[in-house]
Amino acid sequence: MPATLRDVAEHAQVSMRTVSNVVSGYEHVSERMRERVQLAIDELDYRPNLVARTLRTGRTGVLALVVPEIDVPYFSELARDVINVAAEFGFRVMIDQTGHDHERERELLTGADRTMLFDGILFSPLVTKAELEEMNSRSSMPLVLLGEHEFDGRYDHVAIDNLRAAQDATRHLISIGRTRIAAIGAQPMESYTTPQQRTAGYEAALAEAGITRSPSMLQPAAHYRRADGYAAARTLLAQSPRPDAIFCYSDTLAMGALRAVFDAGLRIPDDIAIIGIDDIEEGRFSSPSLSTVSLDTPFIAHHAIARIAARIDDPDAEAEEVVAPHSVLVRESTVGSTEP
Amino acid sequence: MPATLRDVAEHAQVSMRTVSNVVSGYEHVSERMRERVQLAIDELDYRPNLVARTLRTGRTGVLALVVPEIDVPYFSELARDVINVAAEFGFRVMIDQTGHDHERERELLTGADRTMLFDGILFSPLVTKAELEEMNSRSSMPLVLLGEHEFDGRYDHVAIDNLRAAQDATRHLISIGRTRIAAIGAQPMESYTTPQQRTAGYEAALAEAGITRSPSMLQPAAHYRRADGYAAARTLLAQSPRPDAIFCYSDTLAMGALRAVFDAGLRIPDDIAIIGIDDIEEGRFSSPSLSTVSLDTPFIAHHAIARIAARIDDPDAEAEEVVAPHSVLVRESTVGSTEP
DNA sequence: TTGTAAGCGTTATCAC
DNA sequence: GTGATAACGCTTACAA
Repeated sequence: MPATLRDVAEHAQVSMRTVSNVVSGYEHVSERMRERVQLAIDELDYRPNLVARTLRTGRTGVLALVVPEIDVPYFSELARDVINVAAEFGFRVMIDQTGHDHERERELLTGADRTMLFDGILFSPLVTKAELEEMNSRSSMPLVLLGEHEFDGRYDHVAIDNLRAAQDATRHLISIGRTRIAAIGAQPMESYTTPQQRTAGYEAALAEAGITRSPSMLQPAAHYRRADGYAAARTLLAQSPRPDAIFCYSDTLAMGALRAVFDAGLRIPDDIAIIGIDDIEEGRFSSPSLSTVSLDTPFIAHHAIARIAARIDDPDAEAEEVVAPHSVLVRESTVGSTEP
Repeated sequence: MPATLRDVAEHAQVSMRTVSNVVSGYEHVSERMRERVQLAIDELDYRPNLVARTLRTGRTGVLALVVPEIDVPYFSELARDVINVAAEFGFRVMIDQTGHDHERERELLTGADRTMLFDGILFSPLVTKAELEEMNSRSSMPLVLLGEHEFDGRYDHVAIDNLRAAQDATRHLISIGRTRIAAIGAQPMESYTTPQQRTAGYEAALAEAGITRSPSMLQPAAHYRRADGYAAARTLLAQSPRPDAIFCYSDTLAMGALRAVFDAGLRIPDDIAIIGIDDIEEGRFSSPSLSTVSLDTPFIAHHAIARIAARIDDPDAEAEEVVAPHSVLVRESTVGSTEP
């Protein structure tokens, strides 16, 4: 049976109040008292019951990180940084996987504040506008959106400039002389803003270079897994004329595309150049290594946690938008030869 | 202000007891009563406060999954399955990252039961015997070890037969005619059993084939990241005679090794064959695709959760060992040509 | 079948 | 600076 505050109080012959003061680091406790209590704490190997504390204070010290699939490298690398930064701020992280299940997302967004399980939610990509509206009206849970960009002043956002990132990636492909530039990652679901913005950036880059875009060059991808990129790339390669470059909306899609091009017996980047977005570790070691747009997840994690911590302290704080920097990383999949 | 049980009771003109019965699905509630209460619940949009319930029942419905680094693909893929299976069992999952920090592991193992934050712990690899001993004496938190194999009847284990898996991987390399077989992944830390068992399996396979092993062929790796595999492979390739095959203790190490061999201008598998362990998705799409030992993480996740659920219900249940099946997956990195 | 009330382990409000 | 005591929201004996 674990020791409670009362046990410590009795053991040290003081009141529970005093023990609580010592445990929570209250200032005005005499040195003698503190020592006496600390001794009892050590002797009984006491740890505060976090659940009881939560019931009393309303704070759990836990943040929820909601992602579609934790095993998609971008999300797991983001999770790594989020967990680390959260620890610095005194938070633990509970990871919720929605698995693209809208009902689950809804339940999380609308019911989370009443379950009292966490102090705030970090919500990554796949949220629709409609869900946010509902959430806003039914919950007072602090929320920070990661990766969404369309800012309307009502939710905190931390994200890169998606349109610009896509535009920069496409510009890079143009700068190395490609003209038949395909894209993989447009989403059937209209309400997700991220893919829309990336498509807009892709089209903007083509337009400014005077390249007329062909609709068949824009391949959708239901999810952002390697298999989706593989399938989409195969479809693209079957076209005639086939593309001489592919811009993928995520690195994972790009890894699938890389393999599809390889299977088709074509050379990268000679026949087809490929660029992604995310800068996952996998792309630094693949053969060829993957050109990409780097996102600075530590930056994103830091600002997201800082924002949510601020919002927990002051629920009425004004919504803020943080735009994370991005930069194009040129690697072998767009420049250089496959044969070393 | 969220509605409480008392609010619902007042609204429905019944006692809190009755509302509680309805909420928790108690059998003996009259139909009329249930409807009346449900109406009030819906009208007030009531959700039970899980923290209060926990304080009362001692159950949080949360499991901790402890891993060294969540962004190592094996762990994130394991986490995906664990979260999904846990949901089926009515548990949520909190992920804790130890970052190879022993103090953090210790604190988690010894302090977890008193914080009352979760009902049980799924502990993946990097635990030492000594830590377990301490944990055992100071905590009554249900614990299931994932990936450890040395079974002493005191802790629940779910793991593959590490020795056999390593032996099978090495045998495969021998079966394709390789004789200078190196290994990457031995750990400087003696107390971790997994790498020790893999080394034992590697050596057993060499011995049974009558191959004298050279100590320089056994490369350590502090962690199991791509960069570690890359560095270790470079060291191996600098040796003379250089190995004609490399067995990596994890797929992530293998991905790094793959790239190192590529950078050295050697061909896979012609000059050097490579095999890993884990069967991460990355290895199915890499070029060349990675031969590996498949672990069946859904199986592992399922049995781990089932075990811990059983142990939560009956703390005195006998410790059990579940050996997960494994199988060698032959892909391009050991058989076939790099040029399609 | 339903109501009443105690108590889970904290923190916070009041006195002293 | 420290001590008693009420509350946080829920579940569950025990009564009715």
